[in-house]
Amino acid sequence: MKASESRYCRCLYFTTSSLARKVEKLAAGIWKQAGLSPSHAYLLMVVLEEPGIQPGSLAAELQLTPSTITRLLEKLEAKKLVVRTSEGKLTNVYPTPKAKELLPVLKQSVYDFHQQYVSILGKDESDVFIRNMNKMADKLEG
Amino acid sequence: MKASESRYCRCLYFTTSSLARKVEKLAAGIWKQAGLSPSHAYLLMVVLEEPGIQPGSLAAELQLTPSTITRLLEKLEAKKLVVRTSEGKLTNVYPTPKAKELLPVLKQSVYDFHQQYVSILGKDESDVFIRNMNKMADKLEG
DNA sequence: CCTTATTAATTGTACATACAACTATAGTAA
DNA sequence: TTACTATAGTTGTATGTACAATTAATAAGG
Repeated sequence: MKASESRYCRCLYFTTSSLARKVEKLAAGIWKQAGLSPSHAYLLMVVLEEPGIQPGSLAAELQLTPSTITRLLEKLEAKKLVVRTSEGKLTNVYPTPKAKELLPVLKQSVYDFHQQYVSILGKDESDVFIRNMNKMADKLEG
Repeated sequence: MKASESRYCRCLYFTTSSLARKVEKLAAGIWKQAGLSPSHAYLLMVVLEEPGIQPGSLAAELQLTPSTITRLLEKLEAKKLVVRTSEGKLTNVYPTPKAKELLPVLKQSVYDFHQQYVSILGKDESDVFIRNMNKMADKLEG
């Protein structure tokens, strides 16, 4: 059964969550080549772009809660991809050399993922669609 | 930080998943009055509309995997809201009287949730938006 | 009829995520 | 200085979800 054939296809909850699961799955397939789940990958990319960034900023940037960030960082630390150093009540997160080596693969994955969904959804359509989703997300936290 | 200000706000993965979390949160607040999480509530409503329905059909209808349906049903069964009877390799799921009593609250929650997001997103906008999400979801599983 | 394949559902296990409670540091007011 | 408050981060615990493996029952092929 297609999503649009469900009896709840007119409901915002059903629609957003089932779409998110489909997109997550697509993304997971792509990032498997980097050995990471999508959320770990995005987190790591932010750390690579901004070495020393604090968990609080990561939470804001990725729209996740601080506790989730802690949990993701634990995993990345176990994989020797980041290190945390703490001074006072602040914590800084740095990428390891191993993470830096991974950067090309990460960038490639971003590219591949983008290519893939553009080829499925269409360039302009996906662009407009994503813009709309952001608009909706913004309204929901007003 | 708003979702649209994140450095990944142009990425389909980031956008859909963060939007889904916001919608989930809104829905969870509403369905708390029924004492259920959104996914349990929708599952229960399908069972109420179609008593005796099989887990496989529930999975198709709700766009979830069979194992997830099993897990959700376990919880609902523990709360005495559904019962499972199995004949051969098929399982039938029925609502209990307690579930039937809950029906008005469930319907009210659907209504409240709809009112709430329409008031935030706008009637026509949310309508068009949801239709678009379904279109995208359909393309993603082609 | 027996064997093989298919299907329906459940289990073991793992993961991403969040909330509430907690620690520890920093800032502020008396 | 001391006491209160606010902030940053981490833990304990729970939830929803899925994959892979497993059971159990039906269907198909020889």
